[in-house]
Amino acid sequence: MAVTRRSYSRATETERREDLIAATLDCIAEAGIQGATVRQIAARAGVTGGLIRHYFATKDQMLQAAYRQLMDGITEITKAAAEGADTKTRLRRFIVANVTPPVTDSRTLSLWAAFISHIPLDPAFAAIHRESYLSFLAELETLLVAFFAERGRVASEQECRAYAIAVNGLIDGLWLEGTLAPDLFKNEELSETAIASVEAMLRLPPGELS
Amino acid sequence: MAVTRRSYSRATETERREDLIAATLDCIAEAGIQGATVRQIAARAGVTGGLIRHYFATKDQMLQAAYRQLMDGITEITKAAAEGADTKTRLRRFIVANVTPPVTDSRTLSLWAAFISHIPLDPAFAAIHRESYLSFLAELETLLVAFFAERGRVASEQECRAYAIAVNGLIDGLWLEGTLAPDLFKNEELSETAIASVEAMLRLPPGELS
DNA sequence: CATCCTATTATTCAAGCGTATAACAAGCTC
DNA sequence: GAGCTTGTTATACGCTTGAATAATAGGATG
Repeated sequence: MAVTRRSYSRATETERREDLIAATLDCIAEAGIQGATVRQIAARAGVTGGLIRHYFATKDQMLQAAYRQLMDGITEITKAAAEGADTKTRLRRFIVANVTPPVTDSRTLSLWAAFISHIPLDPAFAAIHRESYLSFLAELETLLVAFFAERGRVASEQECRAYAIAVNGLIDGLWLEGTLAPDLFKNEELSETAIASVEAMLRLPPGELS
Repeated sequence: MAVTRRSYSRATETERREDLIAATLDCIAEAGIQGATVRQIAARAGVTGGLIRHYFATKDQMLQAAYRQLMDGITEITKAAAEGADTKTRLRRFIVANVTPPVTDSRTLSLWAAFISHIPLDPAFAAIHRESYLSFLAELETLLVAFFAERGRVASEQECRAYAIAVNGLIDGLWLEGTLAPDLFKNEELSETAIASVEAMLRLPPGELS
């Protein structure tokens, strides 16, 4: 007897890859890295398990692609927030964007942490981290340099780098705090703390960034 | 024929639990949460798989116990670093301890991140996080209050809390940066950045904490 | 030294894992 | 509209997983 098969429609390579990556992120966010099995991911993407190997040589490669896309998305959001306007506003918006939804989001955190925990175990993940970290740091440093320049404040390259590292640390740390325990912070508390702290770190007079 | 069994020696409940928890942490650190299987953990602890269920009702409960122990260990190290001495020294040592080995350690990071990624998925992990976070924050706030008091500087409770949150964020963020990419930072760079940043955040004159 | 309790081993179970491969059908090409 | 390419389904394989259960032996108790 003729076996009936599921009907399906073909997709372009890019579409399918994006669907699979999105499904991967969904699965990790909902059930952790353990719950992100080939079968679950395929089901979520509306395809059968075998298809995954047609697009990714191995499951690990798909995870890496998902990690890359996650970080690219975050970078894009925060970069977009800092566009246009004067340097002061751009710097402020960049900082605020990093401690405000959708960046402070338990889904994002869960994904981020799942990937971070693989960094010490797998050089491929370490490379992705490094790239996105350096890109983030460079963006921040550019903002700081422009800000100082506009004010006519002299700051050596080392100073700017040190500031960027410190401010980046603060942003990451507050992002963590706010995302892990959102109920502990009032509405604007995290943003205000972030702005006030950066003002102080840069030795600016209070209120200079608002 | 008589089946020969492996010889073994009984251990006290506390010993065995500690061994199992230590083995759990080892496995997670070396192979990720995915590699921390009941069998691997048992092998690492030198027992057979079945024994785990004698001490922990479920694998998840063992993971939670391991998470608790990890955080307790970190808290203990940083608290110990801040003992004795005057308030300024204690504050400085506390900060430095958090961005210096053994706290900045890829093993610790891998473990921490693996557990963090479970927080949004499992309330039990969220509770453990909350407890250790609040304990850390309280310790830091105590140090700050004592420091301000000694200087005769007035600071409201809200101010102190805000400072503690910000400084905690900075510490966590720098810890992350330094641990994820240790090769990017010179020997004392992270400690110095941390101290200088906290000085600035608290609006102290440069060098006040060194 | 016999007894008893229980920590520990050994074995089994059903389920799920990542991967490999063969059969099928969608939809472009000519 | 016939033919061909290949994206997709379907199925199978060997292995591992967390958990449950039964059998054994360590070692304290009397």
